[in-house]
Amino acid sequence: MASIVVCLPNTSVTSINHLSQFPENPKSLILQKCKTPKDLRQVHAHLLKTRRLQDPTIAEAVLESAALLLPNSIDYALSIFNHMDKPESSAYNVMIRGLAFKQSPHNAVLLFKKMHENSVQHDKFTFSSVLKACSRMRALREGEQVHALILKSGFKSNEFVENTLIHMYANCGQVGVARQVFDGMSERATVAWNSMLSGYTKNGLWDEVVKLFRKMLELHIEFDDVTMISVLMACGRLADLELGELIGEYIVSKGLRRNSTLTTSLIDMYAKCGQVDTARKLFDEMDKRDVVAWSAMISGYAQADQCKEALDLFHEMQKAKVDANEVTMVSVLYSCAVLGAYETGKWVHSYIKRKKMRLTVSLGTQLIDFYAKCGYIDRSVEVFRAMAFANVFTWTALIQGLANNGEGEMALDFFALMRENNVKPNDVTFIAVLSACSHACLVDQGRHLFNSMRRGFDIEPRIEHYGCMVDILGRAGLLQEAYQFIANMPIPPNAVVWRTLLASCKAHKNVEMAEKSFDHITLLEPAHSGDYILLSNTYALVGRVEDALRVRSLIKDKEIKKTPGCSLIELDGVVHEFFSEDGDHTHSKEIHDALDEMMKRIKSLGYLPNMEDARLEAEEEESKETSVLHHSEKLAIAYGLIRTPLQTTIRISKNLRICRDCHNATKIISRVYKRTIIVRDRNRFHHFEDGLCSCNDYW
DNA sequence: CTAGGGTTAG
Repeated sequence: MASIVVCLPNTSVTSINHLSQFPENPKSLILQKCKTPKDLRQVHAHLLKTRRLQDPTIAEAVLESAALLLPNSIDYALSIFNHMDKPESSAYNVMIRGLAFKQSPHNAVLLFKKMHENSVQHDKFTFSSVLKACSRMRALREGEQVHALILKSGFKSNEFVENTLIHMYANCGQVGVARQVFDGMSERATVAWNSMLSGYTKNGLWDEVVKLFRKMLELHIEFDDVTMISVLMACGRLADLELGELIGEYIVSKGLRRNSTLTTSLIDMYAKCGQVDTARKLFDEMDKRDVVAWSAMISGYAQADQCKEALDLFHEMQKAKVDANEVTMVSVLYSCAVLGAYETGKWVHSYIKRKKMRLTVSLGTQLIDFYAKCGYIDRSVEVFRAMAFANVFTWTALIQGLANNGEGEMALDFFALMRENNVKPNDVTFIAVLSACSHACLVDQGRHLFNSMRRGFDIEPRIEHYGCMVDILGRAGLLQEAYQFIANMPIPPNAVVWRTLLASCKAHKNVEMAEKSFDHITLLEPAHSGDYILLSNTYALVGRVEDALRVRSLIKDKEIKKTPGCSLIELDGVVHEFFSEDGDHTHSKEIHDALDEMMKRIKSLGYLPNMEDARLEAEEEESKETSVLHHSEKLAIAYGLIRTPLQTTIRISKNLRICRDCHNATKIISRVYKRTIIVRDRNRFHHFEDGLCSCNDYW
């Protein structure tokens, strides 16, 4: 005994000797003494030696300590339990609860079964614990069996058990049954309503959440912060700012802002309803911000299309020394993908590895999407292969990425593989697959897949799918068939569909149908400047210069607003954003220096034999346009001096002319990295190495 | 010893 005391100077194990002096509460003494698994083992050894473990009260205290209170001691608890002579139901309950709570809900169910076989009486504690285990495993079958047993054993319904039943059914996707349990309850306290509300949120039935909450108000049932969390979640998804604000005001008036979970929900609601600034204000006013609060705010920025702010806030988070988790990184990587911030995203990936974060399905999916959007599809495939699980989202991201990077055939191979793995494709998957067909010019495949949607997969084609199909036919030059296809659509075609056809008409120099498509667009909505340009260019391509100029001048006459061109340039991991209406003064000197640095870099790579030529061409271009060119456009024109094998100038400016897949790009992301220049238009990548674009597919 | 809660992907 002495040696033990020496080993553990802070644990006066000897005081267990005085257990008999506290007969009224030996249990709390044990629980109090066992602060670590090591303490527990000492106490256990001592109790064995003094034969006190035979006392059921004492044995259960040890059991509770091991199974519920101490970390990583569940196996130890099991060994104690297995040595018990005839464990009573309370011992079983402790074990089932411990197993259900720890990583082994499966064993909790098995132990429940054993308890049943040994005819040990179960009670309300047993039922709620085992149901929790079923819920965690999404084991509907087992849950139903427990439910049946509850009914069969004439168990008088208990509020706690009923609440766990609602929880279990909702978690297993059976909201309807959960609702039946809820409706059948004789007494419903706030918690019961909360269970039902959270059941709806888990299944994404946001409308039902609001409906049930309104019913609560109608019946004057008291609600609390947990209720409001569910309702705020729903308000966010439904963009119901009115109700959300009402709850927000209530929270402030009742002084409930101290509840950080509740405030986080409020922040998320405001951000999802487009009120990012309000969200940020609440965030800044929080007295303690945990990972979830930070993640909510970062994702709020990302969803509001303020990705730069999202990355800035992530930086703040690190300065605040709050550890990010997998969820945080999903939003951060999403922001990197939107901004085309490859260097930053690559750093994020190594950070994820360094911090040994779990490669969850959503994180893996986001990594795949990030690399694909940055034009590094090989890395996407690498990530995909490293993932333990892949769901529809994952497969779709990969297929989409392959398609957008010109790997149409491989995209279809992965689609086949997905089907072999019994992952059911959904509507978005089909958009990816169809766009793969159009990039790979696989007309028959495309037709076949489109037709299989309804028949084989019970997916009703949406307007986007029809648009893809028009693109497939149009790109292949089957303009007549594309036109007929539109005419036969069961849903009215929108401007996007006609615009797709118009772009194909330009590519195949079909003036007559271009005019027809243009007319259809104007019937549906005022044409965009891009539509006039497409039509004008079609005329120009067949030599009708006067018509081309006439259509071009219409843009000015009709005072049609041009969508502001936006360029994003990453230099050494920092993303700079430029809009075409920006004057040169809108950016700091720092950024101008960065651009000059970039110009120098391009020159040093040998892409610009004469810098003056680039400047001259930029000036010339500037005089042609009414608007003032901004720095990034000058830069883009500088890129334009790269010569292709066909000796045509690739001009990356307002009209992107790189390869056949670029119809009319408005967003350009450029990157200078080592010896490669990468340019991304909407969804296609062009890698220039030694002055040549890898796609080799020029106009 | 038992019930309900916030952030994430194509």
